[in-house]
Amino acid sequence: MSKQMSVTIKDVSKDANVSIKTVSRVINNEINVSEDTKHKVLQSIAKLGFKPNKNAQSLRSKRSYMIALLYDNPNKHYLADIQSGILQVCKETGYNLVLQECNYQNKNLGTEIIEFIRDFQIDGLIVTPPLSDMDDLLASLDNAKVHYSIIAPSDKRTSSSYVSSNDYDASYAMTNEIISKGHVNIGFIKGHHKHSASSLRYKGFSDAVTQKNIPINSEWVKEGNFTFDSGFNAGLEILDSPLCPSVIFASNDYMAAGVMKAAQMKGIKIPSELCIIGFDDSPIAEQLWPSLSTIRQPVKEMACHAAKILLGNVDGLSQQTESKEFKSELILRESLISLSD
Amino acid sequence: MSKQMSVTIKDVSKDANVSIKTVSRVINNEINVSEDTKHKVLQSIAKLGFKPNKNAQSLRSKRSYMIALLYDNPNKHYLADIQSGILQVCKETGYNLVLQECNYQNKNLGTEIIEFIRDFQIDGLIVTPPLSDMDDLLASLDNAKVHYSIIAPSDKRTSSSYVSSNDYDASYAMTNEIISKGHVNIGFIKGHHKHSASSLRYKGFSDAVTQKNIPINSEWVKEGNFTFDSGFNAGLEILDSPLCPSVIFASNDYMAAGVMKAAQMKGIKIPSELCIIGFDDSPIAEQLWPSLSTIRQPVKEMACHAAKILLGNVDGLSQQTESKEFKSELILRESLISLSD
DNA sequence: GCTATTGCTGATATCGTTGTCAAAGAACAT
DNA sequence: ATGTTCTTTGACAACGATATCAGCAATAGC
Repeated sequence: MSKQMSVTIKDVSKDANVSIKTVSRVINNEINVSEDTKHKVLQSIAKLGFKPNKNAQSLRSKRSYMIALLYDNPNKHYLADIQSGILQVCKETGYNLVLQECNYQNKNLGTEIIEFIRDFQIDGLIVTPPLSDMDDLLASLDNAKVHYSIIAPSDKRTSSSYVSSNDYDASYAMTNEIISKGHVNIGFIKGHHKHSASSLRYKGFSDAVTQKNIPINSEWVKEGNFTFDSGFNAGLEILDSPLCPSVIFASNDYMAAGVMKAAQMKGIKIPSELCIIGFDDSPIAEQLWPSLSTIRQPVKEMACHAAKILLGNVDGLSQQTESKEFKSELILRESLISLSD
Repeated sequence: MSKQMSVTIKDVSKDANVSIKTVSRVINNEINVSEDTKHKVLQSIAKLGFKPNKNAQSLRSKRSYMIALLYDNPNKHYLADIQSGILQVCKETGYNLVLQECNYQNKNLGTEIIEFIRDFQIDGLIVTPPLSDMDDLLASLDNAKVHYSIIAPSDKRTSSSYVSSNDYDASYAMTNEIISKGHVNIGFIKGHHKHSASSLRYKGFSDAVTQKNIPINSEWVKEGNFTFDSGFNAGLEILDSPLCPSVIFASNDYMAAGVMKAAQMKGIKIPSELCIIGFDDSPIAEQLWPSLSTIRQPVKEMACHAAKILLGNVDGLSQQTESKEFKSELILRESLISLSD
């Protein structure tokens, strides 16, 4: 017990009376090791408490057992759910997660990321919105043959591994729900136009109203950037117009919360005078009063799945996990009621 | 350009016509290299685009250039700020951050963490509340001689490197602010009793009222666990008591938001009939209506500082950064008004 | 003038794994 | 009996850096 030396593959090989290569074979589950020797080696490993040195493994095999999360997202709950999902898979598989906060605007992002991957021998990436919308970034990654899986609202991309949500369908369904409650004067707050989620969510809305022959009043359609403040400002603008809608559908919950605050400050009663709808089912949706009707996406599960896809690719042969589109769920709460009420 | 081989220290040594050891000296800024050779080597490095292989460095020098963040915190905004602060320092210093989500209850936490550190040769840890309250964990870390720095509400711990906030003072000051507005019937919602922040925040409150000879009504003091729901329930209980306080001071903003919702559901007007105070200045504080008076801690800066302390220790000699207590700031918003109003 | 110290440099061992390749023995076909 | 293949194993090189230690000038000290 005097020396704090860690036990190496060499110690195991001596103890089990085999070559180090054989121990390596056992560690890596290679074929062509007899059951006898395998058993012997495993016993020695357990007895000595051997754990392979990751740096040595990485150096030789050029794998780091690390994956990175690329993000540039103002929504911290979303990010936390993503992280949590990935970490769960990492824990199961012995990988580790390193964070890489990116700047959407950065022109060199592609090369910087690739440099980062080379530096740390990162085995793969998980790319989240809005970075998943940057085609040039993805092209750089393809070009450098990095493994990655992307999380994105579905615009049915053909390439590579991705996990997606059906933003269009969800928005379409929620709009129909609104219409079914008798509303025809509906405002909408879009997200940042560079995010594909923004256009999909808006398209779901506009297709639904158009199909019911409900006109869109352009005074009631504003663009925000997914932040509370932008929703607040858009809300003020809409509520200042001579005619007010009876519903405002915002492209996420933070903007919806902004609208709610704007309405409350103006003394407009919710939901009796104005209904508000959000998107994402962030915690705040339930914490407001009245609570927000919104759309829940299984973000954590999506992240889990994205991690599984990635690690399936990284490991090469092991069972490939398929790309998948996740379904969203309408969450109806106090902020939406029938017009007749 | 045909081969995608990365350039190694050997290539540089050949190009600069020196030994690999000399190149290594230049990379590591060691002394006893003449200006001439240093220049020569740096030129070759630039010319060839050499970047040292981190895994090889780690293997040999037993340093990974990675630090880990230990956390088990339900507050995602807090966590995001912490991460962001650490990442900023990491980016400057070339380190990377890996996440380690822990379970507060886990009895083996200490040994698991130490194993994790050994596995990945993690250079140091940043420990956040509530893990920073776990003396046995910290003892394990000390014992294993791991570098770490902790972020914690100040109970003036003597040992090691830490960054703290003055929760007691802030709570004391806010309570005096409340009293100065004429309130004497004050409720308080404590946090989870295992968190040191909880007792400090409560003590600041109780010392302040006691000094002004204001009695504490035990019906108006409840314990929550820092979640919205626990605040909501505590709020309901307090507001169900025969006599209601004119202020409820909650130990964080989420619980305060819970109280606000409970009050609004009961038709109690805020702030005219009930004032509500939070703690932390989470985004929700500003997003509620009326907006919450609360206490802001410079979380991101604290995290930055913790990272600097840690890396100072890890690097050994380089300029040591000192432990530091950060000051909190009272944020007065709509949810607190004078009693006479 | 001779030794001691200091500054600079390089040859080579080393970290703890995996990869290459050859060899030994068993199994099988001819 | 002989050649061929397949399974199982090990010796040793290699990954790309840092660590050790020795050597050689140049300077300092007496």
